[in-house]
Amino acid sequence: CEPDELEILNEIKYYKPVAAGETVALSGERVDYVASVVSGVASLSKSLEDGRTQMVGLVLPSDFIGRPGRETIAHDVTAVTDLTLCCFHRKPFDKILEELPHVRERLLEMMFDEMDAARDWMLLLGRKTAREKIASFLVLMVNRSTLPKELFIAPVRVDLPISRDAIANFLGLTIETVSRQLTALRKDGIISLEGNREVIIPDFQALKDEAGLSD
Amino acid sequence: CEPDELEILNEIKYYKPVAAGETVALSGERVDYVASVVSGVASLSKSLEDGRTQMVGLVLPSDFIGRPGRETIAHDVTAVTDLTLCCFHRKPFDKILEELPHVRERLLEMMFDEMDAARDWMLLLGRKTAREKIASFLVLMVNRSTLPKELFIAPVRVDLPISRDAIANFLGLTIETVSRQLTALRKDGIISLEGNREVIIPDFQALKDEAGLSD
DNA sequence: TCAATTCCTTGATGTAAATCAATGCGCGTC
DNA sequence: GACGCGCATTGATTTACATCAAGGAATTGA
Repeated sequence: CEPDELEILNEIKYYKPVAAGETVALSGERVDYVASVVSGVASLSKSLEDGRTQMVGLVLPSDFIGRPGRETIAHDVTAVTDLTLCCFHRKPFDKILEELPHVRERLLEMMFDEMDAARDWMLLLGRKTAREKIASFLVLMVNRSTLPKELFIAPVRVDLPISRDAIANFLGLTIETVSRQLTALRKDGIISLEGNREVIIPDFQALKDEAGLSD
Repeated sequence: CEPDELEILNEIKYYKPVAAGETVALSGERVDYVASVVSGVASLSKSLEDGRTQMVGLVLPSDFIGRPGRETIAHDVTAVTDLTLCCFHRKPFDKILEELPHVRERLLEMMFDEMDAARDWMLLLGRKTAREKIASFLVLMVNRSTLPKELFIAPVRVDLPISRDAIANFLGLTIETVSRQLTALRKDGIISLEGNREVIIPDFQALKDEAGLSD
């Protein structure tokens, strides 16, 4: 956003820390603010009554949470890591949205990008194999955390921001399958693992090939 | 939209008929218009190189196609039935978007709704069983084509707008599984089938229960 | 009337991933 | 060090859905 717009937004913002694992908001709940993630990772997820749950959004720094003009949300929001939110009270924010068309334009742009990402994700959930899902996930993590030009300097390193369990929820798999596919990729030399959270990718193109492209 | 706004939009609109089965636009293609569906049904879909495809959007009358401010799209658009589009050339439309904040507001609202629907769909693709998927699909079709108050007058009738093949692509299943689950629901008395396209639902709540709720 | 085509259903078989069940490993606590 | 606890891996077994393969009903056209 523009400097003068930011200044107006600054006046109604406040920071809110959330500890890892804590719930930010539950589906159906009233939320009287919208927010942007400053640091950390949050997840959006939906559940069936019997406990099956599916992550429907992974919210990384600079991403937006909430829906202007509506008080309730249709999914749970959980802090995956320690989180800092930059919150804006709904009412003044909605007012600003009316007065600053450029902010709304920016928001619309972000929604379109999110929609495109959601569609890629649907293709993944509906049609990709477990191995392709894992590879796609790793490609996504690299793309979101690494500068494009760094990709040419092999090997690429990524720090996974979430646990195996969260990865499983993200990909529509079970934790066991995630683990098995990661070791399968390791045995095939596509990746190597350092501890539970660090992945080293000697040949990024090889990983992309495993992902079934399009991501 | 408001009458005066519609008048301005009217000036740049034109109608475009598309025959069933025809491609409206392909992924990556430049499209110099955005459109709204007047009649008929279109699908948005994405594919992997080996031919697996997943529908990522079902576009019914009044829905919007295209992305203002960007020339290319990231998915195929296909006419499922005969289709009439109400098209707006991109450039004048983008200009109107700048001048009429209310139109942009409306568009933002639509995008948020679409995003919510996409998230329900992810839960379906990632976690629901074949039976739940079929039931959820039928519930969706009923909700999109029937007035809420009509739901209390059993039995409810729905005309499926798409073939078994398209349903399979929609739900991340194969055509055989779709067929089998439909006959299973029929044998269990949840639905009855009349011809290939008509479904009769004696007890809508019973169908909803099969869908795993939340839809 | 009889192919020929398209769309759907049904059956037999195969398989990828889920489920069930140990086991391993790092880490903080007593 | 021994114990417990939370995560991750690995193995054995089951199962839901895909795949492979035939056949039926409706539509079109010669």
